[in-house]
Amino acid sequence: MNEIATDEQRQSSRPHQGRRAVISREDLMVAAMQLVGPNRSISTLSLREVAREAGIAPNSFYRHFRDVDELAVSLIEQAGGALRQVIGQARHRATSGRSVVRSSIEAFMEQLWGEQKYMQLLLREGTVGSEAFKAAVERQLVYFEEELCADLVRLASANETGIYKPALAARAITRLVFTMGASSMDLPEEKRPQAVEDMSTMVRMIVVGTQTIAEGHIQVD
Amino acid sequence: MNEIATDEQRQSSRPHQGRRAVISREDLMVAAMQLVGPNRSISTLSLREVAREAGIAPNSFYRHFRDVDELAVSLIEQAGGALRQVIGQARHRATSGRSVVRSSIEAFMEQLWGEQKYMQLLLREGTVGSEAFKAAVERQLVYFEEELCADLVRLASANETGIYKPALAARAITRLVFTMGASSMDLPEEKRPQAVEDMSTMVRMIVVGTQTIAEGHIQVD
DNA sequence: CCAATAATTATACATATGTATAGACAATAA
DNA sequence: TTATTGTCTATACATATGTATAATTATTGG
Repeated sequence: MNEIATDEQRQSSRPHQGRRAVISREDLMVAAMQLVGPNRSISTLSLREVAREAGIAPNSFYRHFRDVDELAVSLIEQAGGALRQVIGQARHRATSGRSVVRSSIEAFMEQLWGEQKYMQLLLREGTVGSEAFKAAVERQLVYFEEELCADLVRLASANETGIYKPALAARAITRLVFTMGASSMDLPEEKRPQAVEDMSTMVRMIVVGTQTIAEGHIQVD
Repeated sequence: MNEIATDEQRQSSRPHQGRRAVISREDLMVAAMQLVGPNRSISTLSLREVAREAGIAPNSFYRHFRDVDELAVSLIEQAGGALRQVIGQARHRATSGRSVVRSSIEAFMEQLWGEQKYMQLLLREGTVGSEAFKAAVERQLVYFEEELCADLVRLASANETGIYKPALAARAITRLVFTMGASSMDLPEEKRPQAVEDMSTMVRMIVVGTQTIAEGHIQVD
């Protein structure tokens, strides 16, 4: 009769032995995200704090993560995956020539302002915290670099322009966009279009630079 | 007779009323610096910890700083000033044409690896922490941008090349160099030359890009 | 029903933190 | 000397943390 069986979090549908989990890893991750903010970084969250926010006893935390750091790594992977997906879609939508880079940046900035807290993890906290955490962020950055590098190469051959050290160019663009994004995070609404514009110009400089160097019109000291 | 009068820290040589200060702001800043490391950021230092390191009672801290955050801001200004001075000297030494940028980067990287802990503040912690702290770091970055911008303009007119939006170019270079520097901080000794090389190439892309765009050889969408 | 088992809580402990209060100390001014 | 005045320490308190241990709860298999 109790067909209620609320489809709670049947995280794995296989029948359970023992008490059913009332909370999931995801719940803890959500709780942690609610605590981070412009002046609160993951690395400063305490286990008890997260548990409190999630509404569980401190010790229950251990059922899901070894410590807050492990939670942070999971969050990084989640945030990175989401961003890559969004940008991937943007790339798909606009395969027409050079607008790829542009629309990628726009997608990036949209995600940046739509999912502030998630993006903060990737953009602002990659340089502090544990070794594991920094490594996780670095991993995400490298993913972006690789995808962007492929884009640049494809773009160059499509437009029949040269390209000098595409991997380095991709790296420069990624890092630049990420830092600029980080510092643009707390811009007021009205200044955002300008920020997008500036970032596009900067990226264009790099793209034009790598092309021009490849053309050999300028000496490479 | 007691001509000992060890020239301790006569922080201000004016005669004192009351007990002489046994510790100075600088001592506390030094103590704090000894505590930071690749896995320890200023924002996680506790007042008691710093006091312990400096060898004073926790409460004595208040004689010098309102809280650890205020100390952090002082450290940022110190680190920024030192770096600007080093780079300024490098710029002075090599005013011959384009090597200015190059030797600035080299000076930057030297400082980066020589004063790791100080640089960590500027490079890695600018995006977390209090509003005051972030503002202090941003201020230092802007100083760099302005000086670099002047350099770029001077360079362009000396070489009779054009330059497109020098302020943006300077900003891109500064931010890029700072992030790349940050992530190169924990590179092993043998990989550093390659890092310098890569960073120079990236900067060159931006410089060439801004020049090329100015020349009008490439359409600006 | 009962036993087994897994998830969660309750309680507790040692330790850390920021800071309030009061007193000790050292220097100057009289 | 003595009074005054800054600097520093000692002690204390309320509160926070990570985690160990044991008990409680809900679920499944028999």
